[in-house]
Amino acid sequence: MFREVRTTDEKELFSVEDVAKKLGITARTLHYYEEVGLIVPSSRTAGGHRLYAQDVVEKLAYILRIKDSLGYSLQEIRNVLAAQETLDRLRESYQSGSETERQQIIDESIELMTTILQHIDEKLEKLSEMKTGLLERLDRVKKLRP
Amino acid sequence: MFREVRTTDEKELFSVEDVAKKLGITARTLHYYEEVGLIVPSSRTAGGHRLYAQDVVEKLAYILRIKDSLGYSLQEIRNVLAAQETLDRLRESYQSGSETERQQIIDESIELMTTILQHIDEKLEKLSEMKTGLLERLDRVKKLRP
DNA sequence: CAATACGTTGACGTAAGGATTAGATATTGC
DNA sequence: GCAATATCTAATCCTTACGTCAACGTATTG
Repeated sequence: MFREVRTTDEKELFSVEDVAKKLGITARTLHYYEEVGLIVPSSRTAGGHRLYAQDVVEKLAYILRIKDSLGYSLQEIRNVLAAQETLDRLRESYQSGSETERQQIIDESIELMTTILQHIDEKLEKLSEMKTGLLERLDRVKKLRP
Repeated sequence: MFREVRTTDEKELFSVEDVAKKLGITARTLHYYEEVGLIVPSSRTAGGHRLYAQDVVEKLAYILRIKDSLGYSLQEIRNVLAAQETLDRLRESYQSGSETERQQIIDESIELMTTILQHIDEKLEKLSEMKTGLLERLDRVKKLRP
Protein backbone atom coordinates (compact mmCIF):
# COMPACT_ATOMS: atom_id res chain seq x y z
CA MET A 1 0.00 0.00 0.00
CA PHE A 2 2.71 2.46 0.86
CA ARG A 3 6.09 2.18 -0.69
CA GLU A 4 8.47 2.37 2.21
CA VAL A 5 12.09 1.72 1.69
CA ARG A 6 14.77 -0.42 3.20
CA THR A 7 16.91 2.56 4.23
CA THR A 8 15.55 1.83 7.72
CA ASP A 9 15.28 5.53 8.57
CA GLU A 10 11.56 5.94 8.08
CA LYS A 11 11.48 7.91 4.85
CA GLU A 12 8.22 7.46 3.07
CA LEU A 13 8.43 7.52 -0.66
CA PHE A 14 5.58 8.36 -2.98
CA SER A 15 4.84 7.22 -6.50
CA VAL A 16 4.11 9.55 -9.37
CA GLU A 17 0.38 9.05 -8.96
CA ASP A 18 0.54 9.59 -5.20
CA VAL A 19 2.23 12.93 -5.70
CA ALA A 20 0.08 13.95 -8.64
CA LYS A 21 -3.13 13.30 -6.73
CA LYS A 22 -1.85 15.00 -3.62
CA LEU A 23 -1.01 18.16 -5.57
CA GLY A 24 -3.76 18.15 -8.15
CA ILE A 25 -1.53 17.79 -11.17
CA THR A 26 -0.89 15.03 -13.68
CA ALA A 27 1.99 12.63 -14.08
CA ARG A 28 2.94 14.52 -17.20
CA THR A 29 3.72 17.62 -15.18
CA LEU A 30 6.11 15.65 -12.98
CA HIS A 31 7.83 14.19 -16.00
CA TYR A 32 8.02 17.58 -17.62
CA TYR A 33 9.43 19.34 -14.56
CA GLU A 34 12.07 16.68 -14.40
CA GLU A 35 12.81 17.10 -18.09
CA VAL A 36 13.45 20.81 -17.59
CA GLY A 37 15.43 20.27 -14.41
CA LEU A 38 13.04 21.64 -11.81
CA ILE A 39 12.66 18.52 -9.71
CA VAL A 40 14.30 15.13 -9.47
CA PRO A 41 12.78 11.99 -7.95
CA SER A 42 14.47 11.03 -4.70
CA SER A 43 15.04 7.55 -6.04
CA ARG A 44 13.71 4.88 -8.37
CA THR A 45 12.44 1.35 -7.92
CA ALA A 46 14.47 -1.53 -9.32
CA GLY A 47 12.22 -1.37 -12.33
CA GLY A 48 12.75 2.33 -12.87
CA HIS A 49 9.58 3.80 -11.40
CA ARG A 50 10.02 7.24 -9.85
CA LEU A 51 9.84 7.68 -6.08
CA TYR A 52 9.53 11.02 -4.33
CA ALA A 53 10.34 11.83 -0.71
CA GLN A 54 8.48 14.36 1.37
CA ASP A 55 10.90 17.21 0.81
CA VAL A 56 10.59 16.97 -2.96
CA VAL A 57 6.81 16.94 -2.64
CA GLU A 58 7.02 20.11 -0.60
CA LYS A 59 9.30 21.78 -3.09
CA LEU A 60 6.82 20.87 -5.79
CA ALA A 61 3.93 22.28 -3.80
CA TYR A 62 5.90 25.48 -3.44
CA ILE A 63 6.58 25.63 -7.17
CA LEU A 64 2.91 25.12 -7.92
CA ARG A 65 1.85 27.85 -5.53
CA ILE A 66 4.13 30.35 -7.21
CA LYS A 67 3.01 29.25 -10.63
CA ASP A 68 -0.71 29.14 -10.02
CA SER A 69 -1.12 32.05 -7.66
CA LEU A 70 1.40 34.42 -9.14
CA GLY A 71 1.51 33.17 -12.71
CA TYR A 72 5.30 32.97 -12.80
CA SER A 73 6.90 31.06 -15.64
CA LEU A 74 9.02 28.03 -14.88
CA GLN A 75 12.09 30.05 -15.76
CA GLU A 76 11.18 32.74 -13.23
CA ILE A 77 10.53 30.03 -10.68
CA ARG A 78 13.94 28.55 -11.37
CA ASN A 79 15.47 31.93 -10.60
CA VAL A 80 13.54 32.24 -7.36
CA LEU A 81 14.57 28.75 -6.28
CA ALA A 82 18.18 29.39 -7.18
CA ALA A 83 18.23 32.55 -5.10
CA GLN A 84 16.73 30.73 -2.16
CA GLU A 85 19.23 27.93 -2.41
CA THR A 86 22.05 30.41 -2.49
CA LEU A 87 20.66 31.96 0.66
CA ASP A 88 20.25 28.58 2.32
CA ARG A 89 23.83 27.67 1.59
CA LEU A 90 24.92 30.94 3.09
CA ARG A 91 22.88 30.27 6.19
CA GLU A 92 24.30 26.83 6.77
CA SER A 93 27.98 27.26 6.13
CA TYR A 94 28.23 30.78 7.36
CA GLN A 95 31.58 31.56 5.97
CA SER A 96 30.95 31.10 2.29
CA GLY A 97 33.08 33.76 0.72
CA SER A 98 33.90 37.33 1.57
CA GLU A 99 31.78 39.64 3.62
CA THR A 100 30.83 41.74 0.61
CA GLU A 101 29.75 38.61 -1.23
CA ARG A 102 27.68 37.67 1.79
CA GLN A 103 26.08 41.09 1.84
CA GLN A 104 25.31 40.91 -1.82
CA ILE A 105 23.50 37.60 -1.48
CA ILE A 106 21.41 38.92 1.38
CA ASP A 107 20.60 42.15 -0.43
CA GLU A 108 19.57 40.31 -3.54
CA SER A 109 17.36 38.02 -1.52
CA ILE A 110 15.65 40.93 0.13
CA GLU A 111 15.14 42.60 -3.21
CA LEU A 112 13.67 39.48 -4.75
CA MET A 113 11.32 38.87 -1.87
CA THR A 114 10.21 42.47 -1.96
CA THR A 115 9.43 42.20 -5.64
CA ILE A 116 7.42 39.06 -5.10
CA LEU A 117 5.54 40.75 -2.29
CA GLN A 118 4.65 43.57 -4.66
CA HIS A 119 3.33 41.09 -7.19
CA ILE A 120 1.25 39.45 -4.49
CA ASP A 121 -0.20 42.78 -3.46
CA GLU A 122 -1.03 43.68 -7.04
CA LYS A 123 -2.79 40.37 -7.50
CA LEU A 124 -4.65 40.77 -4.24
CA GLU A 125 -5.88 44.18 -5.28
CA LYS A 126 -7.00 43.13 -8.73
CA LEU A 127 -8.82 40.15 -7.31
CA SER A 128 -10.55 42.28 -4.71
CA GLU A 129 -11.72 44.68 -7.39
CA MET A 130 -13.00 41.82 -9.48
CA LYS A 131 -14.78 40.43 -6.49
CA THR A 132 -16.66 43.61 -5.64
CA GLY A 133 -17.61 44.08 -9.27
CA LEU A 134 -18.87 40.53 -9.55
CA LEU A 135 -20.81 40.73 -6.30
CA GLU A 136 -22.61 43.80 -7.54
CA ARG A 137 -23.47 42.14 -10.81
CA LEU A 138 -24.60 39.01 -9.03
CA ASP A 139 -26.90 41.13 -6.91
CA ARG A 140 -28.42 42.73 -9.96
CA VAL A 141 -28.95 39.39 -11.65
CA LYS A 142 -30.59 37.97 -8.56
CA LYS A 143 -33.16 40.75 -8.74
CA LEU A 144 -34.28 39.39 -12.09
CA ARG A 145 -35.57 36.38 -10.24
CA PRO A 146 -39.08 36.00 -8.81
CA MET B 1 -2.02 62.39 -32.89
CA PHE B 2 -5.35 60.79 -32.13
CA ARG B 3 -7.21 58.95 -34.80
CA GLU B 4 -10.65 60.40 -34.60
CA VAL B 5 -13.16 59.46 -37.20
CA ARG B 6 -15.54 61.19 -39.50
CA THR B 7 -18.60 59.56 -38.02
CA THR B 8 -19.15 62.91 -36.33
CA ASP B 9 -20.41 61.27 -33.14
CA GLU B 10 -17.26 61.58 -31.11
CA LYS B 11 -16.05 58.00 -31.09
CA GLU B 12 -12.37 57.85 -30.51
CA LEU B 13 -10.63 55.01 -32.21
CA PHE B 14 -7.32 53.56 -31.13
CA SER B 15 -4.57 51.90 -33.08
CA VAL B 16 -3.08 48.52 -32.22
CA GLU B 17 -0.17 50.16 -30.45
CA ASP B 18 -2.43 52.51 -28.52
CA VAL B 19 -4.42 49.62 -27.18
CA ALA B 20 -1.42 47.41 -26.55
CA LYS B 21 0.32 50.10 -24.51
CA LYS B 22 -2.81 50.97 -22.62
CA LEU B 23 -3.31 47.36 -21.57
CA GLY B 24 0.27 46.22 -21.24
CA ILE B 25 0.16 43.61 -23.97
CA THR B 26 1.71 43.30 -27.42
CA ALA B 27 0.24 43.70 -30.87
CA ARG B 28 0.58 39.98 -31.31
CA THR B 29 -1.95 39.35 -28.57
CA LEU B 30 -4.49 41.54 -30.35
CA HIS B 31 -3.86 39.74 -33.60
CA TYR B 32 -4.14 36.39 -31.90
CA TYR B 33 -7.35 37.20 -30.05
CA GLU B 34 -8.82 38.25 -33.34
CA GLU B 35 -7.61 35.06 -34.98
CA VAL B 36 -9.41 32.97 -32.39
CA GLY B 37 -12.52 35.11 -32.47
CA LEU B 38 -12.31 36.80 -29.08
CA ILE B 39 -12.26 40.40 -30.26
CA VAL B 40 -12.76 42.22 -33.52
CA PRO B 41 -11.50 45.70 -34.38
CA SER B 42 -14.31 48.23 -34.55
CA SER B 43 -13.13 49.26 -38.00
CA ARG B 44 -10.13 49.59 -40.24
CA THR B 45 -8.42 52.46 -42.00
CA ALA B 46 -8.58 52.65 -45.77
CA GLY B 47 -5.19 50.98 -45.79
CA GLY B 48 -6.30 48.12 -43.55
CA HIS B 49 -4.92 49.19 -40.17
CA ARG B 50 -7.02 48.04 -37.23
CA LEU B 51 -8.98 50.57 -35.20
CA TYR B 52 -10.52 49.84 -31.80
CA ALA B 53 -13.30 51.78 -30.11
CA GLN B 54 -13.58 52.26 -26.39
CA ASP B 55 -16.02 49.41 -25.80
CA VAL B 56 -13.72 46.88 -27.43
CA VAL B 57 -10.83 48.15 -25.34
CA GLU B 58 -12.94 47.64 -22.24
CA LYS B 59 -13.93 44.17 -23.29
CA LEU B 60 -10.26 43.40 -23.81
CA ALA B 61 -9.37 44.79 -20.40
CA TYR B 62 -12.01 42.52 -18.94
CA ILE B 63 -10.64 39.50 -20.77
CA LEU B 64 -7.16 40.27 -19.52
CA ARG B 65 -8.32 40.64 -15.94
CA ILE B 66 -9.94 37.22 -16.03
CA LYS B 67 -6.93 35.71 -17.68
CA ASP B 68 -4.23 37.25 -15.53
CA SER B 69 -5.95 37.30 -12.19
CA LEU B 70 -7.84 34.04 -12.39
CA GLY B 71 -5.70 32.18 -14.89
CA TYR B 72 -8.63 31.21 -17.07
CA SER B 73 -7.90 29.85 -20.53
CA LEU B 74 -9.17 31.71 -23.56
CA GLN B 75 -11.73 28.96 -24.05
CA GLU B 76 -13.07 29.41 -20.53
CA ILE B 77 -13.17 33.14 -21.11
CA ARG B 78 -15.14 32.61 -24.28
CA ASN B 79 -17.71 30.67 -22.27
CA VAL B 80 -17.94 33.40 -19.66
CA LEU B 81 -18.39 36.07 -22.31
CA ALA B 82 -20.98 34.02 -24.12
CA ALA B 83 -23.00 33.58 -20.94
CA GLN B 84 -22.84 37.28 -20.25
CA GLU B 85 -23.94 38.14 -23.74
CA THR B 86 -26.86 35.78 -23.44
CA LEU B 87 -27.84 37.50 -20.23
CA ASP B 88 -27.45 40.95 -21.79
CA ARG B 89 -29.68 39.98 -24.67
CA LEU B 90 -32.26 38.75 -22.21
CA ARG B 91 -32.06 42.01 -20.31
CA GLU B 92 -32.58 44.19 -23.36
CA SER B 93 -35.30 42.45 -25.28
CA TYR B 94 -37.09 41.09 -22.29
CA GLN B 95 -39.27 38.66 -24.06
CA SER B 96 -36.72 36.39 -25.60
CA GLY B 97 -38.35 33.02 -25.44
CA SER B 98 -40.41 31.21 -22.89
CA GLU B 99 -40.43 31.87 -19.19
CA THR B 100 -38.64 28.63 -18.40
CA GLU B 101 -35.95 29.49 -20.91
CA ARG B 102 -35.63 32.87 -19.25
CA GLN B 103 -35.30 31.26 -15.85
CA GLN B 104 -32.70 28.87 -17.11
CA ILE B 105 -30.54 31.65 -18.47
CA ILE B 106 -30.73 33.53 -15.20
CA ASP B 107 -29.98 30.44 -13.14
CA GLU B 108 -27.01 29.54 -15.27
CA SER B 109 -25.68 33.07 -14.95
CA ILE B 110 -25.98 32.96 -11.20
CA GLU B 111 -24.25 29.63 -11.10
CA LEU B 112 -21.42 30.80 -13.30
CA MET B 113 -20.86 33.95 -11.29
CA THR B 114 -20.91 31.97 -8.07
CA THR B 115 -18.28 29.63 -9.43
CA ILE B 116 -16.09 32.53 -10.45
CA LEU B 117 -16.52 34.07 -7.02
CA GLN B 118 -15.33 30.84 -5.48
CA HIS B 119 -12.25 30.86 -7.67
CA ILE B 120 -11.57 34.42 -6.65
CA ASP B 121 -11.85 33.52 -2.98
CA GLU B 122 -9.53 30.56 -3.39
CA LYS B 123 -6.97 32.75 -5.10
CA LEU B 124 -7.31 35.40 -2.45
CA GLU B 125 -6.69 32.88 0.26
CA LYS B 126 -3.69 31.29 -1.37
CA LEU B 127 -2.18 34.67 -2.01
CA SER B 128 -2.72 35.74 1.59
CA GLU B 129 -1.03 32.62 2.84
CA MET B 130 1.89 33.18 0.51
CA LYS B 131 2.12 36.73 1.69
CA THR B 132 2.31 35.90 5.39
CA GLY B 133 4.86 33.21 4.69
CA LEU B 134 7.00 35.54 2.64
CA LEU B 135 6.79 38.34 5.18
CA GLU B 136 8.07 36.00 7.88
CA ARG B 137 10.92 34.87 5.71
CA LEU B 138 11.74 38.43 4.77
CA ASP B 139 11.90 39.29 8.44
CA ARG B 140 14.30 36.48 9.16
CA VAL B 141 16.53 37.44 6.26
CA LYS B 142 16.60 41.05 7.36
CA LYS B 143 18.00 39.89 10.70
CA LEU B 144 21.04 38.55 8.88
CA ARG B 145 21.96 42.12 8.13
CA PRO B 146 24.18 44.31 10.31
C1' DC C 1 7.81 64.01 -50.34
C1' DA C 2 11.43 61.35 -48.48
C1' DA C 3 12.63 59.41 -44.13
C1' DT C 4 10.97 57.17 -40.35
C1' DA C 5 7.60 54.87 -37.71
C1' DC C 6 3.95 51.81 -37.51
C1' DG C 7 0.87 48.10 -39.33
C1' DT C 8 -0.29 43.89 -42.29
C1' DT C 9 -0.21 39.01 -43.28
C1' DG C 10 2.29 34.91 -43.27
C1' DA C 11 5.22 31.42 -41.24
C1' DC C 12 7.94 29.32 -38.02
C1' DG C 13 9.55 29.05 -32.86
C1' DT C 14 8.66 28.24 -27.88
C1' DA C 15 6.67 27.14 -23.22
C1' DA C 16 4.01 24.22 -20.63
C1' DG C 17 1.96 20.76 -20.63
C1' DG C 18 -2.17 17.05 -22.88
C1' DA C 19 -3.05 12.70 -25.29
C1' DT C 20 -1.67 8.53 -27.08
C1' DT C 21 1.13 4.50 -27.76
C1' DA C 22 3.69 0.32 -26.92
C1' DG C 23 5.96 -2.07 -23.86
C1' DA C 24 7.90 -2.91 -18.95
C1' DT C 25 6.77 -3.11 -13.95
C1' DA C 26 3.70 -3.58 -9.66
C1' DT C 27 -0.27 -5.05 -7.18
C1' DT C 28 -4.25 -8.00 -6.27
C1' DG C 29 -7.05 -11.78 -6.24
C1' DC C 30 -7.31 -16.45 -6.17
C1' DG D 1 2.90 -18.35 -7.38
C1' DC D 2 1.18 -16.57 -11.11
C1' DA D 3 -2.28 -14.67 -14.15
C1' DA D 4 -5.21 -10.58 -14.46
C1' DT D 5 -5.29 -5.94 -13.72
C1' DA D 6 -3.46 -1.55 -12.70
C1' DT D 7 0.60 1.71 -13.06
C1' DC D 8 4.67 3.45 -14.87
C1' DT D 9 8.18 4.24 -18.56
C1' DA D 10 9.98 6.53 -22.57
C1' DA D 11 8.81 8.37 -26.92
C1' DT D 12 6.31 10.97 -29.95
C1' DC D 13 2.97 14.01 -31.64
C1' DC D 14 -0.73 17.63 -30.47
C1' DT D 15 -2.47 22.09 -28.44
C1' DT D 16 -2.62 26.72 -26.47
C1' DA D 17 -1.12 31.26 -26.25
C1' DC D 18 1.52 33.79 -27.69
C1' DG D 19 7.04 35.50 -29.38
C1' DT D 20 9.75 36.44 -33.22
C1' DC D 21 11.21 37.32 -37.65
C1' DA D 22 10.41 38.51 -42.68
C1' DA D 23 8.74 41.02 -46.52
C1' DC D 24 6.16 44.33 -47.61
C1' DG D 25 2.28 48.17 -47.37
C1' DT D 26 0.52 52.42 -44.83
C1' DA D 27 0.85 56.79 -41.85
C1' DT D 28 3.23 60.64 -39.82
C1' DT D 29 6.60 64.13 -39.48
C1' DG D 30 10.56 67.31 -40.76
